[in-house]
Amino acid sequence: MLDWGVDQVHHQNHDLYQQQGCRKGPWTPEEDKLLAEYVTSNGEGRWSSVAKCAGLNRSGKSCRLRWVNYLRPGLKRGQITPQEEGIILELHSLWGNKWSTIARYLPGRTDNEIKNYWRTHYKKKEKSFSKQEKVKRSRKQLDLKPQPQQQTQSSQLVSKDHMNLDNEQNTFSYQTGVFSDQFLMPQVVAATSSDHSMMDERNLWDSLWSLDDHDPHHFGGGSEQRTATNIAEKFNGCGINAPFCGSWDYSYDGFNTGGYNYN
DNA sequence: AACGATACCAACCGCGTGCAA
DNA sequence: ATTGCACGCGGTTGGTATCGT
Repeated sequence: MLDWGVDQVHHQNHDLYQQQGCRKGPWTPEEDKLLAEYVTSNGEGRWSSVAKCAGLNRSGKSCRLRWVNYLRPGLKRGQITPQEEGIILELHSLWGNKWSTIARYLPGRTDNEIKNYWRTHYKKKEKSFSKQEKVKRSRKQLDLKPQPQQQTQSSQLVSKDHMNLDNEQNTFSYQTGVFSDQFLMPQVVAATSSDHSMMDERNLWDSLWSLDDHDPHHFGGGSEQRTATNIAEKFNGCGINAPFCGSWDYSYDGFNTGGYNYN
């Protein structure tokens, strides 16, 4: 049997060892440059040696974090869009604080970013989210010009081409989907971004349901069972497309998160 | 203008897990 | 089977910017 006390002491000492003599605090542009150059040419992984080999007086942890959250190519900067917010809200309602899992559905966003966003905007308001707050934030963040809710051509194509799934082996028949395939199966985005026809739609749903250890047929914790259909319908109802086909659709009409009730 | 409150975000910390030796 | 190590995740902290009075 494991001696947990000893094990924890080991881990703590190891971390202390890793951090001894290492620089902490904000990264300088020079450090960023060193790290980015090294990782770009040598690849990710073996972070402790990355720190050493790149000539950085940082812990491996710190290097990894800096790369993942800031330097990694493809990261989006800037405000969370209403579409992204809708996705965050819905996925958080499903999975709770599984930030890394949620982040997989928001390409270019990091778990840290999503976590910060959630804590800033919703943690305190989980039980009392006022409409006033919504309006205030939406104006501030979006400088909105009211637009009719509509789908872009590309997202309409996604809607039509995907999710007309009538899988007799499963219990749902999905007709109103608005998700792109990448939304449902983020791990294949990179591999298939140029060829959606390669996707096996059944696998998409299988993939969605197999995320972590969530039971697709019983999410528990509430009277409403989460099913593929009602999740999708919620997204559809709030006009959220999952525009993960390489560009975002900014023609969303503001801060509507689908009529969710935060009261 | 000054000051406190709040929002935002980068970074750190502790811990769990996976894997190779 | 055990141990040591590396990595990744979620929680937390602290600095800075912005807002409100």
